[in-house]
Amino acid sequence: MDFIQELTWRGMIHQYMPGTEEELAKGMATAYLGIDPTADSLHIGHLVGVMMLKHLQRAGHKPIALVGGATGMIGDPSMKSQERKLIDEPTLRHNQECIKRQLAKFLDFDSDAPNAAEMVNNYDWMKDFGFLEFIRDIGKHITVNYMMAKDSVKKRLSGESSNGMSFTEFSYQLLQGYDFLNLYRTKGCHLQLGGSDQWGNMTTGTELIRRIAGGEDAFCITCPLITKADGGKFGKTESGNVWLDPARTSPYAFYQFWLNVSDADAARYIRIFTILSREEIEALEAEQAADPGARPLQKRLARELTVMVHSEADYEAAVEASRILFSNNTADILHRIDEATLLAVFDGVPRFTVSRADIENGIKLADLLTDAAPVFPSKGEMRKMVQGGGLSINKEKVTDPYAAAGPEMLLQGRYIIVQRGKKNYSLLIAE
RNA sequence: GGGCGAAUACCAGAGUGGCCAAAUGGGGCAGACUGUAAAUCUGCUGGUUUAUACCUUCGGUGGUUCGAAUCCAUCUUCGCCCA
Repeated sequence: MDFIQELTWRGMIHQYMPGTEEELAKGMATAYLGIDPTADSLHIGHLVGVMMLKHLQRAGHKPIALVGGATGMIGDPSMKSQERKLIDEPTLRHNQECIKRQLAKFLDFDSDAPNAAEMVNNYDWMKDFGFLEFIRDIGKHITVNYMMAKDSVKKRLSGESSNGMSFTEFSYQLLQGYDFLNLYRTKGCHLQLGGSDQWGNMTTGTELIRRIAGGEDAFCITCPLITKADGGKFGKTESGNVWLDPARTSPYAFYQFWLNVSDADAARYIRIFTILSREEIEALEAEQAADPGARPLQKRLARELTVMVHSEADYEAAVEASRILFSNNTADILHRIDEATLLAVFDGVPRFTVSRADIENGIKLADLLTDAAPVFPSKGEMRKMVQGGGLSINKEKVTDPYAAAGPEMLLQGRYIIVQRGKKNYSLLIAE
């Protein structure tokens, strides 16, 4: 199955330029995808693009991951974000290295295969490009009329938006377009991949290639924006982005994120985020239809991703932790499990150190959970949570926010499990 | 540089002298129901030891007033239009 067909049945294609299939049919093609190096880790919002690269490589083509060191400093107006902060070069290089390590879990960078993946950084070719030179050599070829016709720009100029657009942001598409031109010339890269919101910027690239290099053989493919059935933003949880870096999002939390995907989204996501075959996926869907409560789609999705991004062992641990945390008679179990298991289960959960003396002296819970260990930002908030029946300590519901703590609460003589709602845990450690 | 307009809680947005911690919607959190899902229903969503109470808040500063998110002055920022 070729690249386009593969992406199509997975629902990963939003649009592509006519002629793209012919170009890919010619043999090994080279394609690139841009990633902003704003942090030293990718988050799952990046994953669709990464999966596109992965399928590309599996289809025998050559993927290039372009780190947007230069463009990331500017901010894409189509993201309607504020203008970005400039990141310094050491940070940029650090982020690039970290991102590469994560990408290596999906792509083959190191083999001798002709289609081994490559990573480039547009900062390397933009940093010495002078302003005069740029507007003369590049800017000359694109009209403002053309640039203003882009949706991303139009939106910002129309009354819909309350913010104007700076020249810097306006120039963004030229920089991104130049990246494509540069890769076209230096790496024979004829294809750009990206999210559907990038279409406008991507076509500026093909336009530049056409006008400056006379190339008629540059193409773009975009994937749809990942949505949730309930209209919410994909990839966000209460605590923000879901990261690939285990230091930012624990493997347990990562696993839980995918396990909690709604039924309406699961079938779509498993096509996009895993490389399971069509037959396997359809079999899982049949199972899901027969017994929705068993959630085979979510379980498999969570397993595939946790193993790919983290490891088999992390996956096992996440499953075990979930079993302990979500079964019903855990109050007893908690008192019995040994320290190592306890720490493993609560790995990645926020931890607070509290004074053992306070607990032995019967500190009030309201003080313990706000001042001593800031599980709650204020006592009022904690009180409301207790009134709503949303707070448990060691899996037992708290009914009085001003009840006294005591040494009997300490599991293994030093741990207290605080639970806010069904899924949010904190671990207090008495010292 | 000139003219007009705007700035309110996470966001959008009402309020234009006291009844305002501030309508409404969205988002978020929690509870019930379930399957750690969705939908639905309920509660909460500035702070304070539990409050028909007090304190801090409506871009900044100063003023008028018994009393200001609301009136005045000034500054700042942003948008639109003209040059």
